[in-house]
Amino acid sequence: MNAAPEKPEQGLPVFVADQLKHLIFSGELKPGERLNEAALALRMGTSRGPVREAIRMLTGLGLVKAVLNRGVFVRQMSVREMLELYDLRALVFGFAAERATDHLTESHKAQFEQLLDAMDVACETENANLYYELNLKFHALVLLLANNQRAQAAYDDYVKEMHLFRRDYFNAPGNMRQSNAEHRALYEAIAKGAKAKAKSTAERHVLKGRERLLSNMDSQSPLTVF
Amino acid sequence: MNAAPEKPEQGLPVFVADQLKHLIFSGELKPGERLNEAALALRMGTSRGPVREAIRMLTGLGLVKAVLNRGVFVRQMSVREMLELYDLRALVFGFAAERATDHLTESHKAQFEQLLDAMDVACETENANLYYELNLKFHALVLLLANNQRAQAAYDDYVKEMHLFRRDYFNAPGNMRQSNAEHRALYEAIAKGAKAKAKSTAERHVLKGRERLLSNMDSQSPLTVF
DNA sequence: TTTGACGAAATTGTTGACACATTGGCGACG
DNA sequence: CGTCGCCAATGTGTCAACAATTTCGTCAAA
Repeated sequence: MNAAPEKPEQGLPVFVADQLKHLIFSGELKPGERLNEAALALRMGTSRGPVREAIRMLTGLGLVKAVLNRGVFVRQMSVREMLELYDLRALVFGFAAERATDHLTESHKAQFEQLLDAMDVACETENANLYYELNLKFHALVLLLANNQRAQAAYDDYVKEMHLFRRDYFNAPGNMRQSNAEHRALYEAIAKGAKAKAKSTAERHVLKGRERLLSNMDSQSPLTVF
Repeated sequence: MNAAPEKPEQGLPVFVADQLKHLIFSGELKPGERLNEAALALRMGTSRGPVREAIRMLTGLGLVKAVLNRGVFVRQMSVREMLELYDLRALVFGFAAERATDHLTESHKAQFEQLLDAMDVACETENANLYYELNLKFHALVLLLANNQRAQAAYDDYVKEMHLFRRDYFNAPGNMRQSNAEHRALYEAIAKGAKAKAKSTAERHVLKGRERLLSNMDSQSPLTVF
């Protein structure tokens, strides 16, 4: 009855935690939903012990929230939290872009240009999913070049956490071209070694996403509790 | 045999986790040391279940590191990690100082001036411990005024994580006066609403601490594995 | 019809026991 | 005398059962 063949190579709690993360980020477990320990244990093919430990890991990561004697719930991100997260993401991305100028090699240049061209293709074919994937890789490459593993991990966490926000607001399909234009400007700044320009371009690129989110929300639903 | 009277008001795992954090930050559990589940359970007056869950929370927070079938160990922070942490802390503190200019009230001004004066006194009496406490409060106040709870939490985590670094290098008693001069400059920039100046002053203030750490290390011990 | 209390069902919190892996010492063998 | 392998001891990994709490349906009374 196992959800996966066999993979206790890192311990059951870690395995279960990975599965839970996947369930959360894929949207199968929706924000606000309660996690039933017994049901999860059955599904994962373990007892409740490892499930509880996995859940505790996720609480430490801020993905779920535990209420005494009432269970744990997938974290619901408020608009305010989302906006705060955008600010931090912009900050770290700007920092990374500035640092990236110091560690750019020819191999990395090739990777950048390959990604940018591929994103152009995704724009022309209106392939939003592909663009999203490439966009992630582009940002990840900048963070890699920043040569600061802690910043890299933090940025990664930010991106993952954003998935906890209500999906309704992430439908801005027409902005891919503008987004990739910003990518190119950022890459050129990095390639030229223009630290200040790279930093401000990267910051603004993320904050543009923030603005888009806000305007989407205004036009879609007027409720939204802060 | 309980370590504390009674406090299951938030659940045993949370209680145990708090105790463990205290043990780690107080230095009773040293970096690299192994955590014995049975011994801890006995000490906390519980069984191993809650202890294991508490430990998993700490792994999620990055305070301990688990190795399969071999136990969990208090995280040992490398020099590289410490330097990376300083960079991020400087970044977030600069961000917070810039934002703080927008939310400064008369009440906060009074708090700032009170803290600065108290730190001056601590300088004159060479009371390093007092200065350290006040310094923490000063920084916390800046983060509070930034009006970004996420940044506040992140900064708090950074400060706590730094305690995991070997204590030997944190003995720079003679720098209190210079440090507080920087505090005053930062406060004045915030009070004047000089965003850019507040930001750069705050960033540099943290990076000064980074430099001090490096020079302390050079003069003390030449080993230090990167 | 609504409200309130009672109680059963479901779920979380905790525990002790057992299975399994690692570590370190002891002795046999080369 | 040194080395390899066995075996007990220690400690982690997992589980099933029990205790405590919450939730929800039922029923009676206003």
